[in-house]
Amino acid sequence: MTGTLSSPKHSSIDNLDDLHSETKLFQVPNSCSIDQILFQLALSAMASGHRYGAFLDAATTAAKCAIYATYLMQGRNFRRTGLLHHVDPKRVKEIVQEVQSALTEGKWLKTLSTEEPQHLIYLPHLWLKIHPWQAGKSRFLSDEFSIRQRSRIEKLVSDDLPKACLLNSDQFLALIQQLHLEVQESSPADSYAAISDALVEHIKLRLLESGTVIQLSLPEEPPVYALGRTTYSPKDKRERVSAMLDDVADFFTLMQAWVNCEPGVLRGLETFNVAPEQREEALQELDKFMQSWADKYHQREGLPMILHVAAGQRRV
Amino acid sequence: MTGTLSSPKHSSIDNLDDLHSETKLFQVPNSCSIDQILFQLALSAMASGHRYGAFLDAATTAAKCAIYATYLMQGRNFRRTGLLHHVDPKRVKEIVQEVQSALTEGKWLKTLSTEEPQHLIYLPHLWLKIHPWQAGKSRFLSDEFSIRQRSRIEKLVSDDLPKACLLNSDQFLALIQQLHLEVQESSPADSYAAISDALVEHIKLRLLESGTVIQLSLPEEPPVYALGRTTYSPKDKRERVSAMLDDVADFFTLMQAWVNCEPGVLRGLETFNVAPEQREEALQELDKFMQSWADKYHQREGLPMILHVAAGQRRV
DNA sequence: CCGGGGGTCGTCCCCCCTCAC
DNA sequence: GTGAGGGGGGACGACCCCCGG
Repeated sequence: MTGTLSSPKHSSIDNLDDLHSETKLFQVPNSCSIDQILFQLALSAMASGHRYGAFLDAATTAAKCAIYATYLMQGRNFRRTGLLHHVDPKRVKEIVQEVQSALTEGKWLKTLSTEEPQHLIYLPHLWLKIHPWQAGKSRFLSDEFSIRQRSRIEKLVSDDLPKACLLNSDQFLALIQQLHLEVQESSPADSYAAISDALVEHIKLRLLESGTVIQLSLPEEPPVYALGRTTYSPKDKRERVSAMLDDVADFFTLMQAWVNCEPGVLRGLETFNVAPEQREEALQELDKFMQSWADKYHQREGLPMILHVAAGQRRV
Repeated sequence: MTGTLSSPKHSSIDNLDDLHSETKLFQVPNSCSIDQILFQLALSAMASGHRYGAFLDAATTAAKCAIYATYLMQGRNFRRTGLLHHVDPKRVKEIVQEVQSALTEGKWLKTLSTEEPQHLIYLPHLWLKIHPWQAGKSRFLSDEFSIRQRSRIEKLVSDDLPKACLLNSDQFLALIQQLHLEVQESSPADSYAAISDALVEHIKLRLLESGTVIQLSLPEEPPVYALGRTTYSPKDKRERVSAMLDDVADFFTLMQAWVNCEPGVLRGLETFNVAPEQREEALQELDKFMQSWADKYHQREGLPMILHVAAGQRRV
C-alpha cells in the first residue's frame, strides 16, 4: 500500500459527544442561564463551521438590534438610550443608522446566515458545476501525472464518490477563490473584501476536516483533491443540530409569549424520578399522548398551534 | 401640588410587550435560528439591565470557551485550532491560557453573572445597611433643607417605602461608588477599575428607570433620592423572565442530548390547528396529563428526569 | 507540520471635553 | 436635557513576515 486515503486523524470537531463531557467543565463556574445559552450557542455555531469572528459579529449585531429597539421605545432619544445601555450617544447614532439602513435599504447586517457555512455548503455544487466528471473519462484535468501514477491514484477513488474531477493544489485553490467570489456576489451587500491566505487555509481545513473534500496522497508527489461528498454536512448529525437550533429558537419565542402572559400559551415543567426499566415506557407513553392529543383537537380551520416537548435526564 | 413623584415618563424598557411587536421587525431579515436566539438573548439581557459591553464580553467569553474546547479535542494543537476557527495561533494561545487560568486558579472570565444587574440588585441591601431609617426619626441625613421644606418632602414619601433615609445628590453618588467598590471586591478577580462618570450615570438611570430609586423634586431645589423598593426587579415580570431563561438553557441542554442520541431523551414537536373555543380546554388537558404522567411514573429512588413543555401560537 | 517571534493595520469600546438649541 | 462636534487610549480581530525544531 503506497498511498492512503487521508481521513481526518484527529477526532472530528463535529463530534459533540466528546464536547458534551467538556461542556460540564464550563457549567461549573458561576454562570447564569444566559451565559450557558451563549456557550452552547457558540459551541454549536463554531463546531458547525462558523468562524470565531463571525459568531462575535452575530452577537454584536443582535446587541445592536436590541439597542435599536430600546431607541425606538425611548422616543428616538440617543442620549437616553446610550445611558440605559452604557453606550456613547455618538455610537448609538451610528448603530441606529446601521440598523435602519438594513431595514429600509437592502443592506445586510453581519449575521451568521450571511457567513461561511454557506460557503462550505455551496462548494460541492460549485465543484460539480465547474469540473463535472463523466463516467468512462479520466478524472484528471491536467497532465502532471504519468499514466501509471494516474491509475494508482484512481484506484484510491472509490466509485461512490460524486462525479467530479480531481484537482491539484492550484486548481483547488482557484476553486476556493471562485467560491468566495460567487458567495460575496450573491449577497449584494457592498464590500467584496479580498480573500486572504489565512482564510483560504481555514476554509480548506474545514472542507477536509468535514470530509467534504478528500486529499489523496501519493508519497513524494503533490497532493490531489477529490470531492468527497455532495453536501457539506457530515451525515445526519447536522440535520439534528439544525433541528435543535430551530426548536430552541421556537421554544424561546413561545417562552417570551409566556412571559408576556399572552393567552393561549402553556409552559410546563415537571421534575420527577423514574425507575430505569420504566423510562422508555414512560417516554413512549408521553410521545403517544402528545400525538393523539394534537390529533384530537386538530381542526382544519383553527388557530395555528405548536407544541414543543423535551424530556431527559435532569442535571442535579 | 408643588412637588411630584417623578415616575419614569418613558415606557419602561422592561416592558417586553412593546418589544415583542418590534421583535417581528427583526425576524423578517434573513436570519438563521442562531441569529434569532442571539437576538432574543440580547434583548432579554439588555432589557434586564445588563450593559451593552457586558453582553458582548459574555458572548466573547462563550466563544473563547468553545475555542478552548476544540483546542483540547485537537490534541492541544494551537495551529490547527486556529485554522479551524480562523484565529491567529498566537491569539489561540492567549485564549487557552485565559480559560485555563480561569479553571485552575479562581480567575473569572467576563460573564454576565459577574456583571451589573448584580450591582443593581445589591443596591437596596447596601442602602438599607448604610443608611437605615427608624420610624419616628427624621429621614434626612444632612441639614440642607429648612424644616418646612423637609416636611413638604416627607409628605411625598409614602409610608410603605423601605425604611431607608433620604439622600441628596452627593450622598446618592457616594452610595453608588460604594456599591461599585464592594461588588468589585466581592469578586476577587484582580482589577478594581476606577468607576467612570459615564458608568455612574448609567447605573443611576437604571435605578431610577426601574423604580428601585425614586427622585423627589421640589421646584427650584436640588433633588432628593429615596429608596423605592427593596428589590431591584420590577415586580414579578422579572421572575418570569428568569424562569424563561432557565427553561431555555435547560431545554437547550436536553436537545443537545437528543442530538447525541443519548438514551432516555425525548424530543417532541407537534403542529396543528385548534378551534379558538377549544384552545384553553386543550391546553389544560395537556397540562393535566403531564402532571399525572409525571406522578404516575415517579419513584423516590429513580433516575432524575425533567420535562419541558411549551405550547402556543405558531408563527406561520 | 508545529511553536514562537516580530510587525501592521482598522475597528470599536470607553472616557473626557465643549457648544448651541 | 439633547444633539453635534472635538479629542485620546487601549483592546482586539485579522493580516503578514520571519525563524528553528
